[in-house]
Amino acid sequence: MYAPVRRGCSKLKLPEHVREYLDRKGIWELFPPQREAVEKGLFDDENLLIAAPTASGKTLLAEMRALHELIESHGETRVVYVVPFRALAREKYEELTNVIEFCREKGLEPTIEISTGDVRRPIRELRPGITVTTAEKLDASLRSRPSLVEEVDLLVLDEVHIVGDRNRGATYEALIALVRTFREKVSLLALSATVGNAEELADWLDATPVISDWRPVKLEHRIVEVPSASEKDAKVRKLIRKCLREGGQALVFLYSRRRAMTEAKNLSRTVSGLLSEDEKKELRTLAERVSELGEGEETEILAYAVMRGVAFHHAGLTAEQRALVEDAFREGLLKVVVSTPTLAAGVNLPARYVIIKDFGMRLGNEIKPTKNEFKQMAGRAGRPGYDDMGLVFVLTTSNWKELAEEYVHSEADPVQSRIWVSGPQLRRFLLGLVAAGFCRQIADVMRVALNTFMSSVNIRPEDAVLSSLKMLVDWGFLEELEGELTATKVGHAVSQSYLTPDSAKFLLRCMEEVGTEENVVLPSITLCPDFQPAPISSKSRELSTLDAFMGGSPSIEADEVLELAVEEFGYDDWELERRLAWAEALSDWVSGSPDRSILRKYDLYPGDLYRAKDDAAWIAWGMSRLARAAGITWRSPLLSRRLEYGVPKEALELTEVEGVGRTLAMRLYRAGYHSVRDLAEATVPELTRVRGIGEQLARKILESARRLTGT
DNA sequence: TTGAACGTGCTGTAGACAGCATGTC
DNA sequence: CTACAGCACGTTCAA
Repeated sequence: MYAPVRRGCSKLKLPEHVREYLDRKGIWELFPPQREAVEKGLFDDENLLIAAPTASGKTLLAEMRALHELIESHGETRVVYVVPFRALAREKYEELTNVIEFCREKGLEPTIEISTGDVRRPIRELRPGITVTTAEKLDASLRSRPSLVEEVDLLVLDEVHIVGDRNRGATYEALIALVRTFREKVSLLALSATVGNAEELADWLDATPVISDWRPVKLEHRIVEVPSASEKDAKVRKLIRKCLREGGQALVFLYSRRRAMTEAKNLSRTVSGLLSEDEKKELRTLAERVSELGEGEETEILAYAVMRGVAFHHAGLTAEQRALVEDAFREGLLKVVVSTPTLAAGVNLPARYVIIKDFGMRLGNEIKPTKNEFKQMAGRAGRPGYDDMGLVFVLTTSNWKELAEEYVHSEADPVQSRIWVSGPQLRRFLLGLVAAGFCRQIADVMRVALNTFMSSVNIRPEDAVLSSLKMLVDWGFLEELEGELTATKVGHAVSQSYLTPDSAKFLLRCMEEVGTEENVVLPSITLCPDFQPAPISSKSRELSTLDAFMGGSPSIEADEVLELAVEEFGYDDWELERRLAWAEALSDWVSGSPDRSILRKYDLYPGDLYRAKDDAAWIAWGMSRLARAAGITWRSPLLSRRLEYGVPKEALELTEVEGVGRTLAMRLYRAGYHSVRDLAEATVPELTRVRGIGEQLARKILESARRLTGT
């Protein structure tokens, strides 16, 4: 074990209020990386980059820095805390609330806000205090309110290594470049996992690097070689038994949702025998709650496993189910969670044992896990304060053993800039710069480009900028006159919708050449690249969706959309089929089919359905806005809201009533209540005749309906 | 006749950010 | 466009 730093706080020069804050939290000593950060100027307005493992106390550094700046500025500083995931935003919001409360006790009046995509309004202003947000939300907000950038005093960049993420990195990097170009006075606190090129990152950010691989709990890796993959099961069972006898919990990582589920089911037999009666009792109530949160076979299996102290975790679960599993594991109630990489990054969830079962899988062109994913999974081992050691078991067959050794012993991979190769995201960024008024000349755009992280670039940024701008001009989103750039009316709409120009161009073509009726719009949405289709199957029907569409039975229009999509994006048959199946599923969704039947018909996980309809609602809204800007008549009124609520036009109004979701709205409509007024005029006994409405709910509905109608 | 044990060939393979309460022929 | 695990199905052989 590492020796704790004795009375670290008193030896270091800490500002008085910071010391008081730490005392209040019961923190008497700082971890080594934290000490180093203080020594390197955490409280001297320095830009800092801290690259250190999870749980090494990076959030506390952000808390201290924010607190210090807030106190020094008499509560006037505006801190923006950027995170890569919504769940993380909530977590950080909770933690940072302590800072704000502390300031308020000192008579200052800073506030704390959280703003992510699930919060409806854009960020309109940065009030003194802390705003927790995602990179995308801040980026999107800057489009409607560019002056926001001048309001940022301290920018905290949590998990900056996400800059190297293939899908999301470009936005993060672009945002950083944007803020630093137009707000020179901003101070930076960047927090990163351990990466191969922390100095280089720090250099980019003009920050002093604090690099450490110190962990509060020591890690030990064990590579377990098995003769064949089929023997992994027995090995996992053995490890789990050992872990539980030692009083620990285990995380098992693998690379398939279905196998996460079956593995959890299989392990539950092993685990249930090792539970106490009290635990079993608590788990039974937990399992009941699981069943309430979802439907279908998966939910049943989850409930079965949970009852025995095991759960699985992947993106097909609803957000509530996931949160439930995470909380129960954190409380120690669940002993084992079998997970896909959902759990590798993001929310804080350590375990004594981490078992990496799928080592050396192939997904696309990549070997999984990648080195950085591996480090993240492994890094979950060891609960600070509970375990004195975190154990990582890598199960591998002999052909992957060498690679496993390499992963364990080598450093993390370097973060590579993705911005110049991420076509659609780069175009969205550049369009935003011009449309929001940040840049008028090509030279201005280049100035921002120079502030990006150029490491490991093998194409010239200038070329990428020029060719992207040219595309935006060709597509009619920008106009260029002697180096002077302006956004067209449609260009502004694209920028504010936050769609990628690539998707917007396609959607405009669909609307112009085919139409804007619902049967055109839904496939247009699911065929555009901004819609990322989760796995879906259309096996249950006689004809495959593609044949159905190609055969022209549903509509000629959809067929035309399909051809446009192939022309624009070159989808293969398989991709087309998947996307068209989604169009059909969403069509069922907006006509009010029960969740259960949609999930069964398309063999979907609930989480995937809800994510898809949210994505579609976003795109539909953007599309209607594009239509308006382009002077196209929009013939699918309210589609976006219908996608959000999953109801037909007639029942939409009913969902405004508190306590009425899509299911009840449909039932009420069928029972003859067609408007909020109808509900307001009903009586409790009448309402309770509708299935699913008890006396209590009936009263709530009546009250809400009367409030809405003002009666 | 049943069913365990093994062999063969086909199929599937993770994740999750963004718009805003509006129009219009 | 890669290669692995899982699974369904088929075959063999023992009881």
